[in-house]
Order: sequence, then structure tokens, then C-alpha cells
Amino acid sequence: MANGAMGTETKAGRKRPARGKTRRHDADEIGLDALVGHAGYAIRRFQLWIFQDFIKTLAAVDIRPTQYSVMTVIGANPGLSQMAVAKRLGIERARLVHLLDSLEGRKLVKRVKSRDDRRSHALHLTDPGQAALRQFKRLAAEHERHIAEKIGKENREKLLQILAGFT
Amino acid sequence: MANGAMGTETKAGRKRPARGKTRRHDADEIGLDALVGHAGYAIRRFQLWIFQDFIKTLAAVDIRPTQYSVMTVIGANPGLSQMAVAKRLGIERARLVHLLDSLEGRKLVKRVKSRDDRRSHALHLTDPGQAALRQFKRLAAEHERHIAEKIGKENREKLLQILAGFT
DNA sequence: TATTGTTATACTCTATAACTATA
DNA sequence: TATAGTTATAGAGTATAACAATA
Repeated sequence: MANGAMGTETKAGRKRPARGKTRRHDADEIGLDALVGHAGYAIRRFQLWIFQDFIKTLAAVDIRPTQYSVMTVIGANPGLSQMAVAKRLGIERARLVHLLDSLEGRKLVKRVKSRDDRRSHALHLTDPGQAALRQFKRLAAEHERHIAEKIGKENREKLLQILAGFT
Repeated sequence: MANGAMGTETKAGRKRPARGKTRRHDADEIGLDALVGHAGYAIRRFQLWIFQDFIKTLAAVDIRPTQYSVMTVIGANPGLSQMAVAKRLGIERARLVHLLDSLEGRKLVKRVKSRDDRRSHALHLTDPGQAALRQFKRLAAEHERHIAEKIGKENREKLLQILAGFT
């Protein structure tokens, strides 16, 4: 039996089932109502898709988005302090400690005591770390192609342009 | 003294400091290198900005993005089961249990034992929950205007259009 | 006094697995 | 057997606070 036989009409024009009547739906016939007009909702779903694809595409090298961003910034700016990396990427400095512990344990990154300021560490990629980063970048480029396939090449570029201020 | 006096030239044309030399930078002169071309990076930063603004804008009513999405979907589809809501919004059903515990504790939502399937609950907004949701929607619309101010009205609409498939 | 890196704690979120009561 | 809801646990991620060494 179809649901809502004794339901009242809602604003959206749907039948409201009596209390205690569970509506059965296919997932795609459930209305999102106001969520449809919320940029945050779409962005969030898209961002989850992107991270999942990134993780899958770089699974063989066991690198996650944040680790990739840390290595990329250190690779392009050798000698940065932990504070500088944390600020630039919007990561808590307390969290960066653990991220670097992991990358240093894998011999991809090294902390060198700074001579300028003995409180801080100068961060560098190791030689294997530099080679590894080149491979990570190739895989990340592949991931980027997945995005272009998903939303279209022009749309991806438009998106990058719209969000250029959030870097 | 400027950094990099004894550094070697990197591909990016920057001076590489000797090991142990910490580079001093203003945050905005640290290059992101490959991250600039990664949609995921920009999307992630934007998404964090959006969530922070949403949380701030709805702080007075103590409603977070996920709680809002759950109430909106229940409001538009009264009688849904927990599984249906979880699937539709991409939330783990185990997590939805706690989200609903909280909303039910605040008398915004109620679980009604389903007569159709005694394993499941039919979800409804309470009367105060319906009134509250109307207020949440007004505040969420204000948040949406903040987004439009941030990236531009047309860009926001373009974004919604590009990401329409991720709902 | 302030800052860097570190440690610790708490809370949110994600991902599972297992349990119960139903189907 | 399978599914809905629940409980529990572990790992990320976020947000703080406090501490030692150093500025």
C-alpha cells in the first residue's frame, strides 16, 4: 500500500504520513528542500568525494591530502619552520607535530635544528622524500583528471578561478 | 640578514637555505607550488570557511550544519526512517543515532515507533521543532548571503550549478 | 613576556564491528 | 538470513591548554 493514505498535505505538497507510519522511499526521491540552495551542502558533498578519490588514487603510496600538502609546501620552501607551515596551511601546530613525526619516521622529511632560532626546526625533504614527492605529484595530477572527468574540464577551471582567494 | 645567502637555486627560482637555516617568511610569501592547481585544496579551504561562518551565524540557536541538514530533511519528509535519512545525507547510521539523541533531547525531533516495521522509527519534527526550523532557515539564508558577499552572487550561483550533481 | 615545539585532553567525525529485535 | 537501530571502539581532525627551552 502506498504511504500517506491518511496523511495531511504539507507545504511542499507531499502527503504527510500519520505519526508512526514510516515512509518508504528510494533514496533519490527524498527531497532536500532548502539544502538544494545551500552552497555549503554541495561543497561539503563534493569535498568528501574529492578526498575519497585522492586517498584512493594515492593509496599505493599511502599519502593522504594533508600529508601531501605538507610535503609540497616544504618541498617548495625548504627550511621553513613548523609554525610557518602550520600557519600557511591552516593546520594546528600541535597537529603538525604528529604529521611530521609520521613523515619523518618514513624518512620523507627531516627536522634540522635551526641555527638562527634554537627554538625552531628547519624542515626539509630528504633525498628519498624529494623523489617520492615527484611520484606523489604524478598521482595527484591523475586524481585531478578524475575531477575534470566528473564535473567537466571547464567547470573545474571555473571552480579554481572562483575559489582562488581561499588559498 | 636575508635568508638564502649560501643557498642553491631551486626549480622555482627560490634560494634554498643551507640545512639548519630557518627561512623567515610572511605567511603570504610562502609558495603553495602544486597545491595552487589542485581543486581539492581550494575546495577544502572554502568548505572550512563556510562551516565556520554557518556555525557562527547559527551560534545563537546552537545548530551546526549536520543538525540543520537532518532537521531540514525530516521536515520535508516526515515519517522517514533513520536509515533513509542516513543514506540520503551520507551520514553513518551509527552517528545519526547520537545526532537524533541530541535533537530529541532538545524536543526538536521525535522518534515514533513504526507500525509498518517494528524495527524502525518514523522521524518527525515536534511542533516547537517546526517553528525552530523556520528560524534556522532564516539564519541559514543569512549565512548564504555571507557566501555571496565573499565570492560574488554570480559565482555562488555558478558554483551551485557546477555542483548540482553532488546532492 | 612572548614564541616554538611538544604533550595532553576533549570533543567531533568517520569507519567498523557486534549486539537486539525484528523481518 | 537480512535489516533497523543501538552500542562500542579506534583513528582522524579540531580546539585548547600547559609546559620547557629559547627569544
